[in-house]
Amino acid sequence: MARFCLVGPCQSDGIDPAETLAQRVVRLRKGEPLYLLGDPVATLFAIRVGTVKTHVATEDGRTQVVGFHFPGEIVGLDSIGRHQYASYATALEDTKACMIPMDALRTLAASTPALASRVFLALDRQAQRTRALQTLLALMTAEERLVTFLLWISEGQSARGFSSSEFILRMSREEIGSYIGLTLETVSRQFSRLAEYGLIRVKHRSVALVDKAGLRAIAARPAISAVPSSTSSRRAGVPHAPAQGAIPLAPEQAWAARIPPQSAGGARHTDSGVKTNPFAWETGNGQQ
Amino acid sequence: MARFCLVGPCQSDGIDPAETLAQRVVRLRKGEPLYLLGDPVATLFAIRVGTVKTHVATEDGRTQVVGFHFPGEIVGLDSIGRHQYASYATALEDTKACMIPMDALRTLAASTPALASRVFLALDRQAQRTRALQTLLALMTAEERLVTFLLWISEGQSARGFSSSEFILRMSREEIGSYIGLTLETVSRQFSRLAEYGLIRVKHRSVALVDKAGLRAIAARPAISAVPSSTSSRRAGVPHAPAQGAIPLAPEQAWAARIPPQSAGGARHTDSGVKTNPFAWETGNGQQ
DNA sequence: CGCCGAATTGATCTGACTCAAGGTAAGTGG
DNA sequence: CCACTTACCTTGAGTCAGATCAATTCGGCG
Repeated sequence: MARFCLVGPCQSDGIDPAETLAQRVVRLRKGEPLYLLGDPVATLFAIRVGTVKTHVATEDGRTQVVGFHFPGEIVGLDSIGRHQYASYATALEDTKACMIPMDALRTLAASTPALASRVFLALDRQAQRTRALQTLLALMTAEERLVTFLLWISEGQSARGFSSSEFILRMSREEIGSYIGLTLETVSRQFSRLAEYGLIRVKHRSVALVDKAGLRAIAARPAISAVPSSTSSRRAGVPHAPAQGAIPLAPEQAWAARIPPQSAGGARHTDSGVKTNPFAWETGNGQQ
Repeated sequence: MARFCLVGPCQSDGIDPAETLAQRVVRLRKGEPLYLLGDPVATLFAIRVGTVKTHVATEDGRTQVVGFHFPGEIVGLDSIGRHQYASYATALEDTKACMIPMDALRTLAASTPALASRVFLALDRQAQRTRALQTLLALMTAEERLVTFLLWISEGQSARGFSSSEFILRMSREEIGSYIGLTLETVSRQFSRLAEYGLIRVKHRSVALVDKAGLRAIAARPAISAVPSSTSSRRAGVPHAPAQGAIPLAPEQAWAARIPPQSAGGARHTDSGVKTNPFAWETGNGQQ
């Protein structure tokens, strides 16, 4: 029933890349690598069953998880346009994935704009997620990070047609911690704390989101929003009370009420007609 | 003399998109927006003079800098393939930028593979930087973050043909802090500390990197590397001694000596010939 | 010259890391 | 089928890097 293309639901736009693209299927058992950092990039992988993490290694032997990938998602996108994979991809459980030969994809994409735009969409999604992670890492507390992470998983689950409020984590505490910039102990403690507050139920890797509104209230606090706020207060004010009941989300005031800073772009005076090379810059004034 | 294309130096591949692409030039004064989050995406911007920051706003009124952009770089790439800009772009100083109409670019790129691949390259660079930032935020200390940041600036400077060891920062301590996940006070203190150790000289926004090798030794500690290390020690061991003298970099042992984990991909058994839709996933086993 | 935003520096506090000690679940071999 | 191993998770106690609060000081600019 549920069939998805690349990352989003399959709009029946008549494309069935299966015939040309799905040359092979890889089966991996837990812990086996899909590819290694530095391997020549030959294919993308579309996960059919299982879960995969992408990760990098640091000089001092630690490992940094840079992404988790679920069925229906494409692994290897971060290496598109390079010759060698920029990360490791490892199965977190028994996994089955389709290989999508890069050259074939490229060829087909060139002649099939719809496919090309799908790839673009997938890339954009990935970039979005990374950006979100950036702000998560830059300004969220441990509690906020874990809650945000759980909500991401939850979203993914429901996008895939599974329960968004009950699921089994496929990754260890350490891997979660690595992804969201915490130690495994802190992750574990936050799990316990959230359970204590009655926001979730946890038993090892199985998690139930009990009070999703309450969770969202926690995660939304430092989340990015569409509308700029003039109060340039810094990390101030946020009371550390653990958001007991379901504090309702600020309504998605997204676009309607945009307060343009700086007199609404009036400052943007544009000289038209000028023809200069946009790929060069002024060379003048030597130092600096 | 120095002419750069997109982000990299201009290999004379005969492409001069100037004629078709550089329709307009925008001039901004310090603090003026290039575009706002949510503005309809119509153009990319190629910076000719000046510096631009891209940033987002959080629910609680804080601001998070997601990127700094210098002459020769393209701003707006993170919004390619969307209809509305995903961030704000604001001039940090008086700035001149060329507008590159998206539709024209798309058209031209379709017929000029070399241009298309340049755009891809630029996208990849941006993604790389974001990934690096991700690990910076996830596992570096304040000192390591600031040093890494300074080295990034330094690299950029030399890529643009300027001194890599002396430059003027175009952004405030607060903006630096926002970018690398620290408060302005911590940034300021780290500046002072590095100066104290004789690694840099600082006077407000002008910085001189005195001992670049020493700085690299600090930054490289938790930096990602190509070769995986089996010691899965956690955040341990790193003595907090502030890397006094120029501890030499571990030689770029990049590719030569790769130690393949898991018996070098031998685990990857592949069924060929199978033709399944790579864009779908198995639906079976209902729950989970 | 005087104002104001930016930077520095100090004092204090605390959230998350570190070190350490069990507890639990699943897998393995006899 | 059960002891034994192993990997993972939880919880506690102590510490510290960086945040927070709070003055000054510095510089650019009108």
